[in-house]
Amino acid sequence: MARRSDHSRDELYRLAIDAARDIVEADGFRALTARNVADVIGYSPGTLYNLFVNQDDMVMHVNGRTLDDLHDSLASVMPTGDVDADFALLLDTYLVFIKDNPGLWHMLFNYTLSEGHEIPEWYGRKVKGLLGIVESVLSPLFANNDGDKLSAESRVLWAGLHGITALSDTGKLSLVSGQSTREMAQMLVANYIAGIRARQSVRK
Amino acid sequence: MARRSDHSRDELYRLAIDAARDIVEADGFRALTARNVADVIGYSPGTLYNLFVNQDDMVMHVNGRTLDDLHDSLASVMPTGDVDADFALLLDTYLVFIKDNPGLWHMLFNYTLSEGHEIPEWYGRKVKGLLGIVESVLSPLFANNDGDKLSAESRVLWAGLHGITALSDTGKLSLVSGQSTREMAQMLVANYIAGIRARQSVRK
DNA sequence: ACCTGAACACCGTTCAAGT
DNA sequence: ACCTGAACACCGTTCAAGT
Repeated sequence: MARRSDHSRDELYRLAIDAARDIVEADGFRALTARNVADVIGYSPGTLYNLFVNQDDMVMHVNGRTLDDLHDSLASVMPTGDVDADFALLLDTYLVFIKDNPGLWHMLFNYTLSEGHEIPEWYGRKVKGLLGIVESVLSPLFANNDGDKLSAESRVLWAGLHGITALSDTGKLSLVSGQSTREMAQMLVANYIAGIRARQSVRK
Repeated sequence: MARRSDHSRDELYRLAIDAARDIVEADGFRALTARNVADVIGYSPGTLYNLFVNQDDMVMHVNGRTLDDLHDSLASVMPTGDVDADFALLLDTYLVFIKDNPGLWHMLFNYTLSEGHEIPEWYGRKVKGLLGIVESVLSPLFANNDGDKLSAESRVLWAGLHGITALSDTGKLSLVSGQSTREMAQMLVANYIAGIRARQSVRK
């Protein structure tokens, strides 16, 4: 028993998160249990409760890491000012990320916090960072003083795309459609951006 | 013990589904266990396995009932041919349904089937029925011979709206936005429909 | 201080035994 | 035939006891 100086607290945290990610990708998030993680890292289940306050907290930290990875991935898209081309590239980068991390992406949006628990605020900051990337790509569509409009439209388009990827992920889209996720996402983007432009020129 | 003729198999099924629905609305779908349902209906846990093949199956049947209720609710919207007004009413009817059945709606989209299990095909039929309602509202936007386009655009808009309601439901939208779910959904619909119209007139 | 491992109160699911 | 309830193999979480 006792203080094993094998690993510092930070090392242990990283070991646990890495083990958790492997488990989720290999067997789905239902297999993400304290006992499974403990087995992989060679500690007892109780030790996980030294690192995380509970299972919700552990999942949120794994999800936080997924958001960070997604941010890194999307940040590689450099806007050229051609909104249609830039957004198409952003979308494909996102779809590649989902394809490469299906288990983690699924947990990111399908793990339900226990009754009465809220999403932590640091999580919101990470989501805001992602939205910033979307905004930077869409910004040529809006006047410089129209920042509110830009963020509102970015959020709506982003959330809309989420609907397509989420339904596709859970198999609820293939039930009713032969179209690919990518085609549907591209349709949403095309119509939405065309709609923004059309409604702006009417207003002028 | 033995054959209790208190209830027929059909009565038992209905009792179980009703009990399950109450539990989900009261305490969330994590509280939906065989033991909890058995307690409410006054039978033993084993009896649930006479009615449903397993937990996934029980949840799918509760979700099927939710889809039926949603269909009934949306079917009350009678299209007038004014696409914008009709869709606005359809959307508000949907949002009212979600507000009235938050727990069931959450389970409908957030319960994850065990690894390796697919959504049953009768479930797909119910989803198709719902999409039929969306199509009937959007149909004035398309030529009569453009049924493929109509269903594709209906699916995409429907899925897009799902993204907004789903993120809002899980608290991931309020993190980054002061806008209401309804406002965001209305923005998506307005831009998307404007986009369809704009792209059609260009093509002419 | 940190870690263990047994313990508690739960799960899903099965199935021999009862009527 | 249908239902029970004990049993098995799991959970999340806590905490006295060890070093």
